[in-house]
Amino acid sequence: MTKLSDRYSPQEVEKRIYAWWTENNYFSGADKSTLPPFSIILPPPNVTGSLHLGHALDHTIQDVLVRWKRMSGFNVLWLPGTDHAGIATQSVVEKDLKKKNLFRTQLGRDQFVEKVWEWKNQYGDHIVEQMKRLGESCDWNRLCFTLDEGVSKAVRKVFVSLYEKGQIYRGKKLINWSPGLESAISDLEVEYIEVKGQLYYIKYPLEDGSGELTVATTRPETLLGDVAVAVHPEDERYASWIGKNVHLPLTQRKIPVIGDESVDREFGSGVVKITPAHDFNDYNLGLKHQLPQINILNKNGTLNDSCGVYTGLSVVEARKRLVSDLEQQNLLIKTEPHTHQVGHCSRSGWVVEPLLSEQWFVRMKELAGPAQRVVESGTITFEPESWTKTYLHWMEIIQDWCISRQLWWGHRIPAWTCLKCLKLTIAEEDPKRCQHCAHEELQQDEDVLDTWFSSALWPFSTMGWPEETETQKTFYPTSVLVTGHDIIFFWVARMIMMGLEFKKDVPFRKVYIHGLIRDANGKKMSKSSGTALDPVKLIDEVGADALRFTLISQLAAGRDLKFSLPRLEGYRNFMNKIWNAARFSLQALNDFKVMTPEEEAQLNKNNLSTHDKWILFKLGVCEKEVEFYLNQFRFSESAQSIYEFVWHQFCDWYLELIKPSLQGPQNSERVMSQWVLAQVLNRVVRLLHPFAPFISEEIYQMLPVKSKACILEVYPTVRTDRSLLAFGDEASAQTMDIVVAVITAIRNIRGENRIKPGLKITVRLSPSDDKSQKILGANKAIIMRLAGLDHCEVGPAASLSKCALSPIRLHSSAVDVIVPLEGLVDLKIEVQRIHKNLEKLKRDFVTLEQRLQDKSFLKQAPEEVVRQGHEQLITLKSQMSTLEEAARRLS
RNA sequence: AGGGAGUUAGCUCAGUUGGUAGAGCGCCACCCUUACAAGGUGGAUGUCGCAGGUUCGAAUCCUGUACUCCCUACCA
Repeated sequence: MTKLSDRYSPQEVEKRIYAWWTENNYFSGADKSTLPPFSIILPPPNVTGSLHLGHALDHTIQDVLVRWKRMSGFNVLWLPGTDHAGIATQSVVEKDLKKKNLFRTQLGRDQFVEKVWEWKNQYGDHIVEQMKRLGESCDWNRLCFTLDEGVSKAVRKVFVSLYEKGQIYRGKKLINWSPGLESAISDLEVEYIEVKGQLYYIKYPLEDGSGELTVATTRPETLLGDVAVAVHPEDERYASWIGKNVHLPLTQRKIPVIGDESVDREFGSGVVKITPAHDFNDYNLGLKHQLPQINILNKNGTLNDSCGVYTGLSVVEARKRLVSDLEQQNLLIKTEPHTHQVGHCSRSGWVVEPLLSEQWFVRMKELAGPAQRVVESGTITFEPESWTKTYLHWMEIIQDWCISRQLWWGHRIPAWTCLKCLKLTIAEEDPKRCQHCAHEELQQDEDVLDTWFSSALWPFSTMGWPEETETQKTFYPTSVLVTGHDIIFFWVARMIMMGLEFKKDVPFRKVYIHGLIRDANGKKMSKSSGTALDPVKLIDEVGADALRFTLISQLAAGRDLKFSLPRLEGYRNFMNKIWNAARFSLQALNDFKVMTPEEEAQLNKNNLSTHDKWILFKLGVCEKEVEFYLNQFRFSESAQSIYEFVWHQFCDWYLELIKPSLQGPQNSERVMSQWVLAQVLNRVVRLLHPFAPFISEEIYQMLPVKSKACILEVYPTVRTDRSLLAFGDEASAQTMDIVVAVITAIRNIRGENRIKPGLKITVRLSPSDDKSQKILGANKAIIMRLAGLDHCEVGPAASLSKCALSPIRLHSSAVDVIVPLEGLVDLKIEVQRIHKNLEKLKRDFVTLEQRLQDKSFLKQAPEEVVRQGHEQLITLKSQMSTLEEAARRLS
């Protein structure tokens, strides 16, 4: 065997192992299989983006699930893909062109889109490569891209179908407009930011000269689009003016005063100007009162040519000019500081302008109904469950979805206008002639679809829909969707709607929502603030397994998590610990003779040592916990359970316990120890595999007994390991608990009394019953070795003077650990130590005694609790009196 | 404004049917004990945000309250 380094170096291992997995096609899901299916679709990341910690978390969760299910006998498909991310990608390419002083308008649509494809082809593999570094076991042969031919077909089919049903329509409505992108954006893409602004009080003189109304507004520049002034109909101050007209300042227009109950009498002056083309409330009010709509803005956010002298100014400049003009004409009464929420474009950062424009919309109400019901009925469940409420609330208040974007990169809307009859032709295939008049000059709609439109179809469009495919038969609906809570509405809800509409079935049965990653200060990690950690860099430093383990172990159900670098280091250390434990074990198994199944069947439990039976018992406990937690998506707890078992049972105790027999002569004890060690190490790497796939596979490959690959192995459970775990038993576990307690007690006395580790000492163990006597007798050698003793007597205590003492009471055994200190140390320290322990016991004793004297407790509490209390009290009393006695002898 | 979440050891956080408070990191002491100093052994550390209530018993259930955070919808 080659000598293994005492430090685990993940870089080399990960690269080699990953290549080996993919060469052997271990990640591929079978379209036809007798095994039960388990499928996940990967939320497609931005194709030209790079992996951030949020992805790393999201993907690790999925990989844990997928590897676990694959090992548990499922036919697993984890379907990967990337998203064209319309706005984001187009912006990146535009920025790049800008460096060369080029603008997309100069290139024209076709050339620009070609440039974006070039960009995609150049950088599109980047994120996929990064995902591989994390160890993701996606079926890469099925990698999809949202602009692939198949997916695009699905997009068109869905669009046409929804259009024909009247679910998609084109209309002129007020929408959120990003002047930065010069495109419409959906409600969800608007980010409200608190802004300190001004509230301007402006005079609107009455037409008949009988007075004036004072209008309060935060946006004086939209005055040019005012079509009315509204007051509350019951507002005594103004009610009589309803129906009259006012002069719109700085213009020649006269506009009516209307009454509407939505006006808040308390706010500002109680008079509000109505600008239907640039405010959502006013828009609705305008429709209600049948007011005209006056658009005053260009697409780039400047004032349009209806604005006279203000034409061409930006909103901000126009505001300044307008305010100063009002001031000059004595129409500005006052300004007040005013803080309010202003919508910003989440992509470009520009202030969003509500703008009247011709767009495509999806009617959501009808689609939302079924999507609501499948969640209410529990066909789809959220984990954690609390997101159900959020989801349902959103479905209640859902608005029509604006799906057209004035971009070039994306799925172009399959709508053609006939240049002759001006009617629309909507078709899956590019039409040759107008559906209505058969004219051949058609012009395709310039807009593309919102990226989320194609994402909404992802669960079935990636499986070959609209063709009927085996993939869909086997893997749709998918088993679980894993994603962050930030895209429940963008994505999860819309997939549910589309799945129900087009597949007549939910796209997934379970939605696992995890938290978002935050930096050390709890802030959202972002590139701009420089707080973003690059997961690939972390992988370079500590390995993918350590990163995965860190993410998983910090993951609490549905809560955001702060990423902690010290913790990452801790799990790096854990990987190293595993590495070294394996190194040691493999060396010890150097001459291990692999048993035939027949030989294994002959094995007798009686030939196993107590600690062998103990570790197998603990292994069983661990396997049980891991399965229990994984079934409930409690990832951190399953990872912690493995961590605890591997480090604190297997490494700390078991490996120490078996050293003598491993280093001893080749006898039956040694053979048995080797066998148990080989079995346990084998289970350890298999248990670890979903969480730490690389190191587990690497070690697995060196095991004396193995099949092809760890990734293909059976995940250990109490069922699959029934015959192995039958060798463990609880009695041995309890025995070992006592032995461990005795060793710890001696170490404690040594440590507290500063007895040099190298110094071998004598200990007397005084058991109070036959059972304890036997246990101590049988494990004397172990105790001596692990506690550093040169003499150990088991028997009744002779003299307690000048001795340290610790009474152990465990599993109905009682042992007094007595360490003669004569000549070794200052006895005062031991007296202090005993008093410290005594005080703690006394506190516990008093609390417990009080409780047990309480009549209502005795009456009401379950018998079991009362019984345990009494037992505990006796134990405490016995320990206390022993310690008191010891203290008396010492002082 | 409405909804949700959080408040536990110096730090980051566990604690799922209410029964004597846990982990990791950090800290202190001792140790290069031939798997591992990215290690070992031992130790210290908490009126579980505050105030009530239910209960024999509350970190855990209920009510109120303070602070923090998130989401949703608004104020012209």
